[in-house]
Amino acid sequence: MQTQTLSEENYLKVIYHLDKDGLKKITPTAISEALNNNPASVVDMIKKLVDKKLVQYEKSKGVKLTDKGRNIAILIVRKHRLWEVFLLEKLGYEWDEIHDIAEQLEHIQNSELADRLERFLGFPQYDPHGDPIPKANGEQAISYKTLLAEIAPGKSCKVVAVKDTSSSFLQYLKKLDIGIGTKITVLDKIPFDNSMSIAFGKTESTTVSKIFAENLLVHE
Amino acid sequence: MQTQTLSEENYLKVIYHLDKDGLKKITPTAISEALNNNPASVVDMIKKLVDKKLVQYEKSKGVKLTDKGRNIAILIVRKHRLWEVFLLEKLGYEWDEIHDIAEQLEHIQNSELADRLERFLGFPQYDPHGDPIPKANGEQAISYKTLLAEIAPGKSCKVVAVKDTSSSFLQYLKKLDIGIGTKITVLDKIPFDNSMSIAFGKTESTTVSKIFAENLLVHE
DNA sequence: CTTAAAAATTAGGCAAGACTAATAAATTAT
DNA sequence: ATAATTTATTAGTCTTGCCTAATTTTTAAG
Ligand SMILES: [Mn+2]
Ligand SMILES: [Mn+2]
Ligand SMILES: [Mn+2]
Ligand SMILES: [Mn+2]
Repeated sequence: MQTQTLSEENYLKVIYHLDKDGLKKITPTAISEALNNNPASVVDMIKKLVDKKLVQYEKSKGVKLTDKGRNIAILIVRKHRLWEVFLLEKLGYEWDEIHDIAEQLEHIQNSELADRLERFLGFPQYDPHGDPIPKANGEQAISYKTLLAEIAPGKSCKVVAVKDTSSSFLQYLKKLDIGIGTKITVLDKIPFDNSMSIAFGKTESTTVSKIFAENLLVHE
Repeated sequence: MQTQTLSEENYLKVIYHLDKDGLKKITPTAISEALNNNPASVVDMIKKLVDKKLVQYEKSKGVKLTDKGRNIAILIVRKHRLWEVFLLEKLGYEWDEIHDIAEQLEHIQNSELADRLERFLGFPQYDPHGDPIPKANGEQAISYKTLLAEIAPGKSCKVVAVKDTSSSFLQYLKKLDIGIGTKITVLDKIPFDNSMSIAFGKTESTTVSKIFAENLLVHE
């Protein structure tokens, strides 16, 4: 079992994430957008990954991870999310500071590292953004997350994750004082622009945009 | 303050370590031996580091770190040793397993990381191999270490570090059940080959070679 | 001082990963 | 079905870091 380069690992992870539903095809362009690089570079790398039997590629059917490729991707995601828990809970970083560091830590290579880290952290199920942490055997905890946008007026819900993980969004949330676990009550939905008026914590009522509501994942 | 590549960081660290006493000159050959690469590669890199003002180089006077270069090197060493403490104390790795992982972790970039890690670990002074952990301001704890080889028969001492950190040596120590903190009494020194007979723990007497005694650092 | 040995440097290459510009293929719209 | 547009692919470069094989310089010996 040879080891992957940092770049190969990042490609595998991106392909894995793009494969969410397994429905829509994963094209070089989609990968290049996710990695913020050039489609030509992606085509080069796809060839390498095919040679290493980490992905399959049929033109006009897109890229598919092989079992081997998927297992590697899942391990990277597992490490990423475990390190995020570590950074937040043990080192006291904020919600919006941990992702970039985990992006580096996820590539640390050692066969026992993820398992030891997981035990040390007390087998967390979710990362600080509410995403499930894959188990050692690759199993995924199911996450029944809904968009805030889909909650009906009058109902309450609890924040479990963010969809957009950009630091501009995370910082906006921090400013509002909304985090994982915050209980939100939907007061009203404005049909004109699909903005929402909500209540949470000490805030009796504030209005958030459609875009906002479509990027906050909650659990009823 | 731009950031260094992984390779540049490794060069700076090696140069820093070769500079122990500040006496003997640091040549391309010495660096290439430490990094296990080719002198020609070292000459290339020295040019880059000179351009970035991280080292000075005068032929036949060798390489010297600039203040900027030294500060970077010290931070890498600081991170390396802090991560080693983490791996041993928090994740339960063994003495001889941590160095290679720390070799990767030392390159994780985040301005607050070393300080947060240090606080989390309770401001350790020494790493698991007995080497001092540089402080945030770059200060070094002094370590008064002596070679076991220099301890006179009849005297006792305490293991504080290893000089050779190869895993063959560390594993030999583990097999003998000698670790940081082990109290050793020197029973006899054999002039013929400078081997030593020593007592420690439940071992009443065993003989170790000159090479062994010159790689174990102790404190009287 | 002259020569032999060791060390440093240069020149020329290679592989990984990325880019740009040009071309070919596949989609979508008319 | 054909044209227009969007995607994918190729060809050719570039940078980083490394290598080997000369060549030059420095150091050590005789
Ligand atoms: Mn993340
Ligand atoms: Mn990454
Ligand atoms: Mn170490
Ligand atoms: Mn390193």
